Amino acid sequence: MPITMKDIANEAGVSVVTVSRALNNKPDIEENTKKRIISIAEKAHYRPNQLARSFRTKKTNTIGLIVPDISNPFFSRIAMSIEIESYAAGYNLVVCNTNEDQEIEIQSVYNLIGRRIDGLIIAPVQNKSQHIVEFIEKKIPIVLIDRCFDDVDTNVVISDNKDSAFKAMTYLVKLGHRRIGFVSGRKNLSTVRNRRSGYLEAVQKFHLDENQNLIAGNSFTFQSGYEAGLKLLSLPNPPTALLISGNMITIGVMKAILERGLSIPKDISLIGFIDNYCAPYLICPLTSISHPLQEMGKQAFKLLLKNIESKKTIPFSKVIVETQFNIRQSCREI
Amino acid sequence: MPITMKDIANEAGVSVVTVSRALNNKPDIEENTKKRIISIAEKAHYRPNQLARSFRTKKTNTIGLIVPDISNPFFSRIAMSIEIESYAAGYNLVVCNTNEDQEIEIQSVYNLIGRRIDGLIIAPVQNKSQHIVEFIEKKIPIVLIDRCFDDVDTNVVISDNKDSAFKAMTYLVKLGHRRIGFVSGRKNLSTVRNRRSGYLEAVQKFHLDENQNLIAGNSFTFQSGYEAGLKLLSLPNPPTALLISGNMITIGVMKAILERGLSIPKDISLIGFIDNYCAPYLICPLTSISHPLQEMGKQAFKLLLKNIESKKTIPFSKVIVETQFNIRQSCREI
DNA sequence: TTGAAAGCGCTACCAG
DNA sequence: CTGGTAGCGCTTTCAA
Repeated sequence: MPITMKDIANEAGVSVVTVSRALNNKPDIEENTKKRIISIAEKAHYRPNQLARSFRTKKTNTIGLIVPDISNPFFSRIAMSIEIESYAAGYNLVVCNTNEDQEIEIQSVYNLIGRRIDGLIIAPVQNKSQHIVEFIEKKIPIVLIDRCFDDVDTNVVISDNKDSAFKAMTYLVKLGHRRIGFVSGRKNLSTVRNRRSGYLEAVQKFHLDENQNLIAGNSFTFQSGYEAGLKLLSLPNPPTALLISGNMITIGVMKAILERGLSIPKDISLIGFIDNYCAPYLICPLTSISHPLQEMGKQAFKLLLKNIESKKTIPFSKVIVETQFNIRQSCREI
Repeated sequence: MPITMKDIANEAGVSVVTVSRALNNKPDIEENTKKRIISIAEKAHYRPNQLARSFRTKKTNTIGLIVPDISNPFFSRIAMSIEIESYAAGYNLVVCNTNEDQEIEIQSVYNLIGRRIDGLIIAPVQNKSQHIVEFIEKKIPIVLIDRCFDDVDTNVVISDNKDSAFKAMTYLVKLGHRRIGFVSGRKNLSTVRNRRSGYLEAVQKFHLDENQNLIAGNSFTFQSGYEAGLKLLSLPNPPTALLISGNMITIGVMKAILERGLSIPKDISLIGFIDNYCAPYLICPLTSISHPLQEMGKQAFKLLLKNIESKKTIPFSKVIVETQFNIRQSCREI
């Protein structure tokens, strides 16, 4: 059995209340008593039962983070940033990984509500949103990060996906590309939908080759990128450039290209939505659209904290961060 | 205020005890009463207060994971694997990131003890170990992963770092290299020490060029790898090959090499302890020593669970997993 | 099959 | 400055 305040109180010959005061830096206690109690507690390796404390005070000093894939650098770097911010602010972070599984996400949300976390940052799997709505209805502070819902109004920190896809397309068009493929992540994600509409807008505006077959892929896995790559390369009239909508799938596409004995950018130009630290050191340094991941985490936490610490509910905020366009060697004139 | 069992009990016209029985699938309750209660609870979006429950039952069904750098694919992939295993076993995972900071690690450990987690998996920052010892003394199940202490006896899941470093060196020697540099991570880590001693053993055994200056670096950051790389390349008599002891530092070294206008493997051969999914797609596909990360996470969780679920304390286990040697294009004969 | 009572460890409140 | 008392929401025990 762990040591409790009662044990400390007995040893010090005082009441539990006095121990509580000593250990929590409360006023109304004599300096000597305090010191004595603290010293006893330290010697005994007393660790306050946070369960009891949080249960009593209705404050856990814990926030939750739910991400779809912690092994994806995109999310692990955001997690890192939030972790650092929350530690600095005296909050603990509970990270849950949903593996892009809607059911796991729902369970995780309920679990976190059960643990009475003070707030939640989530990159939702999407489509379902009723568990998110429950969060909002229960008035627990929440911030969506990276991905948002059309029909759920709440705090969000997202990036300008549509614009950045359009800009990337413009860049390719200026290099002379007319047949550009789009390697999509999971289609129902807000990010992917926005990137896709940036892509389509460019196709329209610049009167590019328009063909359903130029769009491939429907998941964020390495394997899915690889398969989409193979499919696009096998087209009777394959694209001369690709816009790739995600971290891992970009590498998957590269695998497909190399396997076909093609080279970048000689045979095909590439632009990836890739935030990986290794992008500049890839077989062909990749022209990429990258996110300010640290900034996103910071903003999300800041927003969450503001909501947690405010007495009354405050209006929802929408933060849009700017992506960065990094020109490297993976695109060439045609 | 969240809904409590009392609210449900009032609405159903039964006692709290009956509600508890209904919601926890306990016997001694009429089927109809049970159904009625469950339906009321669902409609009200009742979420049991886990704080109260765990506080009462002294079981949190939560395990902790402490890693030094969650943004490093090495650890994020281990985290992913543990998360999946623990979810399947009905446990929640709390991930803490220490940023390789000993103080944060100690605080995290105390925090997790305070939360009364059922067990802990930790890749310690090292050197200090008294907080780990406290864990063991309190008889809370613990498993060290990747890094272990010389002087703390407990459960560990580690890899054969010394052997794999020696094998990598043997490979380079067979290619004719005699002056091989070692890019070290933080020196006080058990992993780094073991790799280093594998390196040194090879230097001795094969009578290679022996020079303090052939060893550089003392941290796992990208920047540190970059600097160590520059230092080694600036030697009056620079090494013809490098053995690099970590994920991020390998990429850092590559940056240094490229910046100097050198090419791999023409000017210098490289072997990295790198587990990154992009290793085969780097500017020069890297010959690497990789870890079975998923397997390591799985083993660690399995071991932890065995300890948690056993009534009596069981003897400590030491699991050693085998690394894989992946031959790619980054080494050439000399 | 049901419920009343007790208590987990802690903190808030009030009385001394 | 100190301590007694009450109670957070839940489960366990025992009695009805």
